[in-house]
Amino acid sequence: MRTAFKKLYDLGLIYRGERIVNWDPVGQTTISDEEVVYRETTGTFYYFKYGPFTIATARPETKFRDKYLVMHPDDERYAEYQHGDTLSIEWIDGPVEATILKDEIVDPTFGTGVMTITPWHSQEDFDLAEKYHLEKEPIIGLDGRLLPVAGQFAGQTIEEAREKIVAKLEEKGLLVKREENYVHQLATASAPAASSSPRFSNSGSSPSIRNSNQVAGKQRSKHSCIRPCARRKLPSCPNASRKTISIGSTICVTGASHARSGSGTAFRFGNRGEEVFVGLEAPEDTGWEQDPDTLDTWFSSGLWTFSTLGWPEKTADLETYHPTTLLETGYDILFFWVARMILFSECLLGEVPFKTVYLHGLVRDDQGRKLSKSLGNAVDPLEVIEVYGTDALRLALTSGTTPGNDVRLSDQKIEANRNFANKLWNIARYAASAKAETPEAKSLADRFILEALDETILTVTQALENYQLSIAIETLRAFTWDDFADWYIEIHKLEKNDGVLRHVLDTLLRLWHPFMPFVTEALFQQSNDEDGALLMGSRWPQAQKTAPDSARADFEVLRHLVTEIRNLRATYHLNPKTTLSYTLTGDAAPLLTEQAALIEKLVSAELVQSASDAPAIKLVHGRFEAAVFLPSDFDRSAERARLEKEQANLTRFHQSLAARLENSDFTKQAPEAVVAAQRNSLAETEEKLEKLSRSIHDLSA
RNA sequence: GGAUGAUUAGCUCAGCUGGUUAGAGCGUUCGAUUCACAUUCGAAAGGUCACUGGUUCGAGUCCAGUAUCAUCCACCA
Repeated sequence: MRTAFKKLYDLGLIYRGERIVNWDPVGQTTISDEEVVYRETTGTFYYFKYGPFTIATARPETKFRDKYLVMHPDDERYAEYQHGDTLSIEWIDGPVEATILKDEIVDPTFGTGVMTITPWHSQEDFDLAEKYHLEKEPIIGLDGRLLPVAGQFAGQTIEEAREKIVAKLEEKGLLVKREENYVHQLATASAPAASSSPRFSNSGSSPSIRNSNQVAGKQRSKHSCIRPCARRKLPSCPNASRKTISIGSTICVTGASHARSGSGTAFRFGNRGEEVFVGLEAPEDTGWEQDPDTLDTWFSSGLWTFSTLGWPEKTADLETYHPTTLLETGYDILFFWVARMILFSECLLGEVPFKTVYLHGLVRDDQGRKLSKSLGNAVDPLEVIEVYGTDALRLALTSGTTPGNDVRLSDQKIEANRNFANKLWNIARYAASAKAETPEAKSLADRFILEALDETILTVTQALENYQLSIAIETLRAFTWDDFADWYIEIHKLEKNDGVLRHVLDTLLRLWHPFMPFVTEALFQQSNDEDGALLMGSRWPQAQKTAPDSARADFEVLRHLVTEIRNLRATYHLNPKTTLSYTLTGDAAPLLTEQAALIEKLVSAELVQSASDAPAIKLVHGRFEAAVFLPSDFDRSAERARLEKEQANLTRFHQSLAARLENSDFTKQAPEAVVAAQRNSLAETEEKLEKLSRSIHDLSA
């Protein structure tokens, strides 16, 4: 930090000068601009007679020495007064000599269009005073009390003095009116360290950083130092855009940081009378006094990317890890932290510290409130972990999120993710009894799960490369729970293929590892105990993709039949133990016949060759038609309603497809693949509709 | 005052360069039961994608405007 400070000082980027700073009279310290928050406050707005003018103010106690009147040059009401005119005015302690200034900074529509200025206690007034070389005089002391200039009010606090001063002006007939309920923004310190009393602007001598054109210019020349990894724009932030980062004019770098960055000895900035010394070590001769100011906490934070790697030493770590690829942080400190890291790194090392910034949202509570100490809604990660586990918390924070959007964290959400971690654990427990074999697809289910696994690998890999965590997790979750656990493992109980089972699980552990490092590592250790290798260091899976998909489509047919039969059972409250029978026709009949034994075990439904006399329900699919025989007392009208609902759905779909395909603009301009797919879809839909209407007809017969 | 984001199922949120009937989790309803897992299994219901225009053969997706909410920045005597 000392090195950085000295270098910036030598470059003329850090200097000491008089500026308006935020002064905390209780903490006896300046507050960095970044640590000031504005709270909406309701107060009184006073109008006073000031010579021929009326002026308005919320802070009458600062007005003792006001002797400059400012108005807009084009304000017709005051056209008779010229810039530089002087006039004698009766004021708080007798007559003052006032000077007229004309400046465009004044908003003619606010108040009376005339204001007096108090250079020492207002940024805008300070700027005006600098512009016209006016005298600047403090009215309020560093202890928050009025100075001797306030005459009879000297030594009083702002709160004590305000109404007394107003009363005195009223006695003198100078109070025009008061407006209650004047809403304005009061500057207060965000750090709770000192006190919650209001701060006020006070001019003082304080080291500041000048954000020179040199730094900003360099930044622009390199551009693209931040690549947002979402399609969104960067959140608002002054001077921050996709291409350039700079910090507004000048920032005050000292502040109330005793509690944060330790001590006043962080940098060497000494004074001996008018002399100034800046160095890495204290000067050897005597008479120097160390500057008591401390640096704002963001100063050291800005050095973080390289100071943590050993800079200013030329360490191996610095060589290897700087600049890095990705910085991940919350959008709320983009301006405070990220911008400073870039500027400091550019200036001191000549390089941008990272290529991409992943900006995550803020964690909020289940009511959408920001976590805060005063609300008491802060979440202690250790407590959550104690109850639900580390991976559950991690998944809850990463799933269903998108860069830059806030995350509501609720017990329900963490619990859902804990349940998933538990599911994965149980899957592995089931697989633990499987023998280690070379994975080789034997059945339809084997081919299906391997093809689906390949697809999952591709999707997850691509999603991660694009920072789409939500898509990666959702894809993995669906494959793991729906395809693997609920279908493949259930089938594995009937047709064992240990090699495939273990291969899929092993691949899944690798894919899940970034999101659930602890559970996956533990499971990996259990199944690979021989060489002690870590999952963390193992290879990311590659898709095999040897043959074009076919098993997935076939398996979907099987899955559809099974689901439909289960659906029938649920609809008609059929005893799950009763074995149903069904017949099959259609393209996929041979395929399904081959799988009949499996289907029978999955849904207790037996394939028969010829129709029985029992009432049948037709299950209609694009590739098959099944007749399922039910007990004679099933509810025909319910079935009819079910079929008619599906018919209505399909008809609507059919109409939209047909309309689209009849539109010659569509068939001419849309890509061929899209048109072909929709033609195909239309044909399938027509076939289904035909089967459906036959079923409905049969049911009525 | 300036800027940005959000608005999709009861709730919390995904939805990439526009392309078939809109997705998940939780919750709800109906059913199952101890099999790796009740921290479970099967099934179902539930949405005019805030509103109004525009671009396009085609819009949740792109553009403009409006409304509401949130956040950041700047702050007025």
